[in-house]
Amino acid sequence: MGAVSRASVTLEQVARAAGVSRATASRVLSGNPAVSAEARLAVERAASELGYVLNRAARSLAAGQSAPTGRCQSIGIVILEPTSEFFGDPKFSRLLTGIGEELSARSLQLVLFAPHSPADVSRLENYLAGGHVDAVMVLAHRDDSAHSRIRTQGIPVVFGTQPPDNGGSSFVDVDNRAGGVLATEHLIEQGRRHIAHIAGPSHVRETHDRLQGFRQATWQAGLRSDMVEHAESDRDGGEMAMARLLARADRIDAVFAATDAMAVGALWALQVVGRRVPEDVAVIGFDDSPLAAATRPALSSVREPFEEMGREMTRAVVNLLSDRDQRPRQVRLSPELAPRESTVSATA
Amino acid sequence: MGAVSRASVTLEQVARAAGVSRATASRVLSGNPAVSAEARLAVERAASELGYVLNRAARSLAAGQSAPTGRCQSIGIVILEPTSEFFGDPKFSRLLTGIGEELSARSLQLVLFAPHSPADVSRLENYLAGGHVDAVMVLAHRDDSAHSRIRTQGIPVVFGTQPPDNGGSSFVDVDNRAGGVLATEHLIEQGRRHIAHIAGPSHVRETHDRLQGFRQATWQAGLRSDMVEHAESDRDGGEMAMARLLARADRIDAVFAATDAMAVGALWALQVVGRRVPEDVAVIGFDDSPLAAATRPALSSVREPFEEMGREMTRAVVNLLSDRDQRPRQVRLSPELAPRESTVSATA
DNA sequence: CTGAAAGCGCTTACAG
DNA sequence: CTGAAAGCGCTTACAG
Repeated sequence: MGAVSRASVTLEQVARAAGVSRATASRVLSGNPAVSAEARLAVERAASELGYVLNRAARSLAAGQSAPTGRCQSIGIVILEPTSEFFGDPKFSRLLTGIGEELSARSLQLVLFAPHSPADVSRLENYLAGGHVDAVMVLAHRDDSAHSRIRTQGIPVVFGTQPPDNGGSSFVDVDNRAGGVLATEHLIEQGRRHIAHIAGPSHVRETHDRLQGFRQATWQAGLRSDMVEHAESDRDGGEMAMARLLARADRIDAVFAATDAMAVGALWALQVVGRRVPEDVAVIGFDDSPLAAATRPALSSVREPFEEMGREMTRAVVNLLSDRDQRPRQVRLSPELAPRESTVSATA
Repeated sequence: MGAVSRASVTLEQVARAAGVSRATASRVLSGNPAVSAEARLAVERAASELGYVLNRAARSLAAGQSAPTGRCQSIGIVILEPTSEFFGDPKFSRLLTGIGEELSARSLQLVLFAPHSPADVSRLENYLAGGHVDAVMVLAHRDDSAHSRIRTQGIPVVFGTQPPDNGGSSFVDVDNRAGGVLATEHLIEQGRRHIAHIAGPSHVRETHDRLQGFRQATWQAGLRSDMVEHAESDRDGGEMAMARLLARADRIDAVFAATDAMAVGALWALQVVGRRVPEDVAVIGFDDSPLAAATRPALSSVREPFEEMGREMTRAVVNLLSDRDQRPRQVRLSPELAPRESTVSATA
């Protein structure tokens, strides 16, 4: 009804209008049961008529829950990757699902930030300094300097990927090396002995770690671990790398590609030369993207536990919030195998 | 270095340690230049040694910028649609691009909220009441009650779709009726006279408005305006509707489908019966989705100005923020034609 | 350039 | 169940 007057109405005025003391009015507004029904009614009516609205700053000051690290019961998540890419990525929604669950269970508010420019970032830093969130989780590509590009003004932070400066920061990350081992051992278990790897660009940490996993697993099994071709992490890259591998060694009976997209490219290259998958060559990818289930034959892959990662990040943040003087928590989550037709022959 | 002590250090203590008054210490911390270099140094040193951290609540109380409607220079955007769908939707990133631009230009902080459950929504309402943002923009499907599900506690709101209760609220929306006219007139200009429409479910406002546009344009051109089939807004729906239309009237030389997905379905149905597009039948969709450019022939479509919509929403919000007692701003943006091969014969 | 002091709007023992 | 009063941590005229 009508324009709310801009000048703020104080508790004092409400109390006066209701014919009670400020203390009683305060009790009504904060839900203290020790108030007569009569007084309660008078205060509520006066408050609504005057358009009273609580001054949070004053309340938190008075209630002594005021420190900047104090409770506004909300956690920020800062997305330092190019927004458009990230929002479209299933990784993001899975991560957010996990975070959302865990936050909901704790009645914490989720606040999302997606700064684009350096100016956005510094504006965000100011906002964070304003104490509008209790802590933040930072999601960034691990291979850029984004981590160091944001200063969180002393509020607790948990990273979604291991920051370059291992140092004292908390992070939750996927163990890509373990994933590489998993994929390779799966191929070995299927009886494959001539296993090749299509690796991503070597400066990308994820794919580099997957390569390490491949090397470790082949080495331990006493197999050749040098059947490796690097390529761009897309289909074309995968296709070309597969062709190079076939030229190098004709006996290849399995391929582990560092991403599903590359694996799809490998599938193409194999089809071109008439190799059957999985009968002649088993193929496994990584990421368990929607792509994987859509190919023919369906592509085996390695699935990162993003929901769990989201949950784990949330737990880490909550922990940081409760006991302050605690060691940073550094977690590396193991991926899981998602076996499909491309590695498991029906004739086995 | 070392653990920051939890108990908050106050300005009083810093002042004492620095050998100055609280007033002087305050001046140093708030960047007031009227302080001697000496005093400044002493205060800064004391503050950092003691691990002093400003109590924002106290500052804002004292500074009198405390009302919940006060300035924190940030705007919230509330996403009331199922998150997973929405984040993947190009509409979202386009909207966000527009909003981001306009907000950056005004040095405003963007804060994103994506409540899932009713509990999330009421938690968000509390957060909003906490004055952490100055205003919000609400993005929701227009055909559910979402709009009324959120109470914004008196802070200014702009909707991204027209709320059911036209009332006094500000909104920016796409003019779907105008889009329907645009698509239909385009077909007419191409010389088509037997134009059919594949409409979406009639309870969905967008597609309903597009139907109105179709009716208006055909009527005005003196053409039949009753060649309409309703269907689900996906490919299958479009395919079946197209088949029904062909059964009803064989002379159809153009089809306007209410969504690109339906248009793709129509393309299939036409191919099955051997009608060439665009030679025999021209086809136009709506949404200008990535799909449109990917079909063969490439699909003509109608493009909603989502970037502009984002900018316009931002301007509306900023306006609401500056003069308060202003009439709600209600904007309907016109879509644009995105003509491609499916309506324009090379032989024209 | 500096300090004593009032005051921001609320909460909360404390005494009744 | 209620009120008078102290106090949360800071800012800001005001007087010097």
